[in-house]
Amino acid sequence: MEAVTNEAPNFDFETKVVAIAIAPGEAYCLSKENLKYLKDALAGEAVKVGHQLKASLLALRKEGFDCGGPLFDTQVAHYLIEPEASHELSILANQYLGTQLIESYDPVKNVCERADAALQIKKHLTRELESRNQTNLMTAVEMPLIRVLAEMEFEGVTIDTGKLGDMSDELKKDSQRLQGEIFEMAGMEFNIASPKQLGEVLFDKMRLLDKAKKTKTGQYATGEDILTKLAGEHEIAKKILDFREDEKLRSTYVDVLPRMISRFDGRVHTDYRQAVAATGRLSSNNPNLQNIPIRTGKGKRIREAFVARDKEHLILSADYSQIELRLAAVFAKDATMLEAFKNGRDIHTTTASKVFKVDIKEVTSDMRRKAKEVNFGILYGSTAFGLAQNIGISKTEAAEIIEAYFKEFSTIKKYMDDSINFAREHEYVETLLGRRRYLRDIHSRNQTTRGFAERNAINAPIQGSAADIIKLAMLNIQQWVKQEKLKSKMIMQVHDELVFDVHKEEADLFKEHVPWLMKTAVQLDVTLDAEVAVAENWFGAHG
DNA sequence: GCGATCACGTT
DNA sequence: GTACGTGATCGCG
Repeated sequence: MEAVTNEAPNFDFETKVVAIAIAPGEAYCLSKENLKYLKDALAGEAVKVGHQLKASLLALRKEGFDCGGPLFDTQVAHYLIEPEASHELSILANQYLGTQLIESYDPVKNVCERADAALQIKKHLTRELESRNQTNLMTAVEMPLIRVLAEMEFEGVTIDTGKLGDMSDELKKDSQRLQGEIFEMAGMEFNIASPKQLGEVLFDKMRLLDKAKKTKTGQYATGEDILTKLAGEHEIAKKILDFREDEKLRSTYVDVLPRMISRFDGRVHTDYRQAVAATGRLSSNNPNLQNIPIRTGKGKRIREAFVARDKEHLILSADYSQIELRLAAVFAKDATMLEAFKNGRDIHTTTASKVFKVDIKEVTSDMRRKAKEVNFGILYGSTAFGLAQNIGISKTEAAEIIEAYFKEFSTIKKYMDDSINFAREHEYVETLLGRRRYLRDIHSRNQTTRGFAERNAINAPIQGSAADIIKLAMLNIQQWVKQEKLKSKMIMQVHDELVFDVHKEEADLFKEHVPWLMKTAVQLDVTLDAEVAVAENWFGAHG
């Protein structure tokens, strides 16, 4: 199956034709007016094969057709087999069928060609999946997830454009004021948004640093870390940072989201990509709803513009707490961490107490802050240098902290070494559900390249298993919603968080049931935890 | 118009 | 230090 649509931005496409291949070398193309003759066949239990099936499901759904039966997506299948390779259909056809996809000027021929190719490639991919023991991951997780994602995208999310319009005016006003002040202090006008010009003004003209850092290409580096250090002594640096923040929020979010609203239903529809992230996470684009600001005061206000669809609904958000650290504790079988999670203790305070050798009661906020960075650093396979940079301490102190950490949490150290050794032996690592990430650079003689592979050997199983788990939770939640014929909709996923447009009558039910389904998605040696909150908007729905 | 570069938003 | 996506600039054409 393969659908052809026009090139309208994101959700506002219109379906042109749909091709159906029924046997090798035999494919038919239908205009959307004739799709009705296939209604029963589409709804039926026959397996539906295609490349990027989610797009086809959405095209059909917009025309009012539901697709039944199991799915087999050749792109997602190949993503499981070789996550970081290209999954283009033409390449798969070449690799598995030994044929070139015929590129015709006739779109009917193209779409039939693609439907036929997908159908024929299926058996090869099925065999590859089987040989990797990934059949269950494919059929029980990734394939049914396609429908879940299609439904989420179809629902979309409501944006309060009035709120964003007000913000845009304020941000523009603020950044223009800052621009004037920056020009005044620099004694000249220039384009602050140009790192090249900015670097020359700060470090050639104003000579704010004796030994200004350069980027790979020889330009002055003007990133946030550098300007933050400067900000203590030079007022201009702080103003540049504020200018950057205002312009970032305005140009990336506040002014863009309203333009992404569909003329069909007045909502914003992202496109979740299921075959991009090397670890098994989803990615989101057009617009990216997985990097909506939350940290800064101004950023938070953008989340306030993500609202429920109408007066009858509310936004509910549920997120896993510390899922990656819990997984690290499970994989390492670390008694201290498992016990801390079991007893609901603050994990960063626990780590601080161990690393700094003080009683839990004696842990200061600064010690906790450092311990928190250590915990995250561990998940990423961080070095002493990276940790030092992150906390703003000396490399020596960072090395001492890491040494103390590995002494207290020797099983974590062991797990990290085991992961790297597994990668050395197999040239891949894997997740809870058998998702692989190949790490062929693990044998590289280049220290930087090899180090990167080693960090991924530690991080990929943890981040990827978290992705596995939330995918299972999404499947269970959607099944429950359907079975109980509930009105509320799952509308967003942000890696460890699920967001719902809940009908007010169902808010209490979801508050209870969604976290439960998230916590029980898998059975582990640690209990998972999920926090939930309900509010008028997305920001408010963060406990 | 296109791609590289830099910067920065999230987890 | 993980993983992504997007916007502005700028040099190439």
